[in-house]
Amino acid sequence: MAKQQRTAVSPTRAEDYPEWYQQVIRAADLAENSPVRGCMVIKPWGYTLWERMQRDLDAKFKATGHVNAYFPLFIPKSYLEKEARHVEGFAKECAVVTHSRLELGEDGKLHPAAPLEEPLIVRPTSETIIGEMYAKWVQSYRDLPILINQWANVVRWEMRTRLFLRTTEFLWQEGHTAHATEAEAWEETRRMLDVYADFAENHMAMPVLRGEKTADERFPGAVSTLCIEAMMQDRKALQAGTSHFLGQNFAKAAGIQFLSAEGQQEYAWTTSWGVSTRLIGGLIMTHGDDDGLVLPPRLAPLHIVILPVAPKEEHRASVFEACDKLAEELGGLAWHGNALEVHVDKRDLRGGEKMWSWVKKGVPLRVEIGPRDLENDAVFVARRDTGEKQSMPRAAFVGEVRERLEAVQSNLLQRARDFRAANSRNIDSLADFKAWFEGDGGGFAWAHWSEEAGPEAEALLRDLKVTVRCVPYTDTAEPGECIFSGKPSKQRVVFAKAY
RNA sequence: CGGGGCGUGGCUCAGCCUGGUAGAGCGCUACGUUCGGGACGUAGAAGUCGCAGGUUCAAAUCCUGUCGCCCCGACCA
Repeated sequence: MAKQQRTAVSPTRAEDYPEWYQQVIRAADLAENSPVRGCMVIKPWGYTLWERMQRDLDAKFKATGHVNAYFPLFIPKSYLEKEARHVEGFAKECAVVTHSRLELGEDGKLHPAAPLEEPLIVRPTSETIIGEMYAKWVQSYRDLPILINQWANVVRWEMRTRLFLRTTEFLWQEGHTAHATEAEAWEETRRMLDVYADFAENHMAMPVLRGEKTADERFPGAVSTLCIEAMMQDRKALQAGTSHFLGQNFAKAAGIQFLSAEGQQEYAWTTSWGVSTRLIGGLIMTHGDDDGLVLPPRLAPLHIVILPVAPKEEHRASVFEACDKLAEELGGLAWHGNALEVHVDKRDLRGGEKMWSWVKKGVPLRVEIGPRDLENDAVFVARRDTGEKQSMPRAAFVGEVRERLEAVQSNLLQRARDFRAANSRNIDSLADFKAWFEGDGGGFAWAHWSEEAGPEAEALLRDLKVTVRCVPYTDTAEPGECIFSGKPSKQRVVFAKAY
């Protein structure tokens, strides 16, 4: 077949972005839909990616003083009822366990039996049950702070689901902390937002805006929700992580009280923060291209794949040996505190098929070694992010492989930053705002806005499917007037269509 | 929950209008030729046509019911 411009993934991003997204997941073998509606099976390549994320995030949580624990999957219904806004926010999407047994009926089918006295909710999040436990654990200001994280699955019965971005069951971590003072809890809320932003940018190579959610977008029951927002390649925003300042709302609901140094009974101040497998969706849509997944080296399950090229049977032994030797040598190198992950693909497949399978999976560096390379003591190296290929002396490659991975990592971040910059702008009039977002248009619009923008503004935003993504942290805040209502605004907020 | 659509080998689908005993491509298995780039040939395995009723000599096809899934809307990490 003639060499042609053919993409590994079809349709391309430009042709049909949502379909492209699904096809990348399939091509890279990350996950697939399960027999259970809205739930996904995360396949080994996708799960290893999640494990890499867990590894790096967990280290950051530990470094900021947190420890891991585990709380139950089931939450008594009465717990959830204790915080009014929390109930309101989650009630519509809860899976409820009402029975504890199945009995074989005359019809040969199983029927639920033994109804529970109190129904159990499959956790959509764990504030309430963790709060109950904290109430028992805290008596004195000396018991604070409590800084606990848990890695868990949660269930939210969503109406429409998309692999990784929104599934009925998903994996995440949820940090839950309790503090003696408001200031300390606020500090924690901000610290963890920074941890997320650092992870997103430096590990995922996904640039994010840090900011605060408006009242509409706030976590149910929180006083304030901070978030990181990323821009996908279709210019839509993805909320990639949230950190909530819960004030004393949950402490009051659960009765987390302590005796202060001054001898006063006081309610604790709590926070919670989480990121989920949604990050994998963000990763796909930030870096993926028309040939599939593109992985930032710091999170790649494999850094380097080595493909033996043995056109004739008599080459096999020597080529394989050279590949194994290179893999062993590279595997002995450490990068960012972890050994390089290297794999020699000895599968009995045709060269092209084998190569493309790794391209689609997004492995950062591909090395090919054949008889000619052995003669010249050379290796043929290809970069996934740029498609750049070159033959180079083996020793030179080993010597600079880490710099090369670093280059891929920073190129991905820079590319994503440039994309976001090219699709962000200040908007100062309603007409410009409409023009910017109409049809498939959009990106990040930085505009002045007032909390009391009015019903007309709300209607327009609904029509355009645009929301305020966040009130961003910025060092160039300048006051202005709301483009909808003319009311005074302290700073620009970021509008976008969102996932 | 409203409005559309679809259930046929592992996957994507044709066949249905105009009933006559099941097809294609991809994938899979074997052998051969290939192989520094997503190959080709030959042979082969694989489907109670979502499920239940009905009409008929005969149903993937027509009728009724039912279950499930997908897309679009209201809700969301």
